[in-house]
Amino acid sequence: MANVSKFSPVRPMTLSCKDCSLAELCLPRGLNPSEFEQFMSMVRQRASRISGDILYRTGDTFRAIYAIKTGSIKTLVSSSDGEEQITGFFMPGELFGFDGLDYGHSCTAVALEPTLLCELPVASVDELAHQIPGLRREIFRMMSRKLSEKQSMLFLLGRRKADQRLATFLLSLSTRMQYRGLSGNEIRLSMSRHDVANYLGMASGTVSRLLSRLSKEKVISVDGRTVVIEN
Amino acid sequence: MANVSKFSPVRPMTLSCKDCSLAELCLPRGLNPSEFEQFMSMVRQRASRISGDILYRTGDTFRAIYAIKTGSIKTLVSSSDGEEQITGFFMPGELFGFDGLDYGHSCTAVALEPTLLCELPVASVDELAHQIPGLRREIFRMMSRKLSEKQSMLFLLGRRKADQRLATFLLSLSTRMQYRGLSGNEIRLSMSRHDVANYLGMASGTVSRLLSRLSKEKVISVDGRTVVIEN
DNA sequence: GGGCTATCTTGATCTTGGTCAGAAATGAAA
DNA sequence: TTTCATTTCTGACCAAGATCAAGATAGCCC
Repeated sequence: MANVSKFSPVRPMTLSCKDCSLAELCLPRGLNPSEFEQFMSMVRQRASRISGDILYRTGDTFRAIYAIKTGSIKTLVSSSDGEEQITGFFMPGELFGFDGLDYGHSCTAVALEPTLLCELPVASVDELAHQIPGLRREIFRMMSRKLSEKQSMLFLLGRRKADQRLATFLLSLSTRMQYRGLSGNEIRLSMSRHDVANYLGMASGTVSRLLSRLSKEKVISVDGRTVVIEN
Repeated sequence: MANVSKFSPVRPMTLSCKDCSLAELCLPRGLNPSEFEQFMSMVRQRASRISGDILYRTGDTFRAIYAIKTGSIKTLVSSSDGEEQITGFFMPGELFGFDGLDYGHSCTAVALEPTLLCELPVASVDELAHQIPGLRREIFRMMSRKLSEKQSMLFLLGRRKADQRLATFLLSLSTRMQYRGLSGNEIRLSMSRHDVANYLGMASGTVSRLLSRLSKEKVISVDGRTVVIEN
């Protein structure tokens, strides 16, 4: 199975929210300069070396909220009988870990490739939420958005057929790429067909078949893990 | 279709968190007496008259967080093509509405029966979250828990067969009844078979069939909307 | 480059559960 | 009580997609 946390702390020196191209998508957006400074001083970095690294597991105590700088992450919940359900994929500029604030994490976070993360430690979350009203509201908003996203996902799994699920998934990835300034036409999947299928509640064979079909219909073109949206 | 909000404000006089048997499950748990007093002064009540009343709709601006005092509520997301997915059922002592803190509500809340609600208005959420650190943490925890619950639901829809979904659903209702001090063996469903099916991502015929089957197998006994868990 | 492993594709078959329709039961209204 | 409408149950049929297995492909290490 996967490796026990190979994530290693990185010297804070390497970090500056100021220079981060993703800062506008991240928690500190909307803070005034002094608040931004205060926020920045609390953030630390971690890096995974390889794909498969585990950042935290179900049941681990909550240590931090994470933002992805480079790379990508999946989160999954598992049952006692060994079944797993992927509950999210996270790309650069996206935040995760909010499920841990109650009684520890309710899912496991795994790197899909070498990944660089920023983390806001738990003590700072509470302290900054108190000291910086704008940040507190931003955290509330972010958690609220996560809830809304999960609800959309419930809709997708509950009411949509396999082909609609896959199409929605690809469009979602495209939208998220555009959101951080990329074209969104060419998607590099960092996860396996198996992971895509699991996330969408189907079998990996079905994903392959559907990709082939969409490819034949000239809606997309597929080359390995690169998908180009043609239509 | 459903009625435009028939929810009507109720005189604050009728309300006292102090006397509420559900206070220990609710947001103010863990507050000291003066904080509790402050919290209580912010809470208002609303009442629905009949089943089908709409409390808020997708897109409505966020006005409050709600707690159920008596009755029950369902929340649902809908798509442009008219499909609906129920994303939650809420029973007395349970909180909902957290999806609205970002850019308005992302789902619609509908009463399943005449229902009495307590509401914490949006301004108070922000003010109290600032003034009462214990309440701020409780809100964070509550939203985190909601996220975890949605993840469990994704697991259920993505990885489980229809019979396991229904069994899990019934057990969940039972657990939640026990949580507020009831026996949990006899469940009164406040929602239709159609709603149960929709929530669990299946057809209502399947719910009927499965209930009949479980009934034949003496696992449960069913009488209309009353389900008794035998085993 | 060559070999090894993991991932991906595709086909054949089978199962789950959806769809549709009609009957039964329930509950509300007159 | 009678009527009417809604909900629920059940059966027959069918389709989407799971499962299983065999090849094909690609990535990785030496």
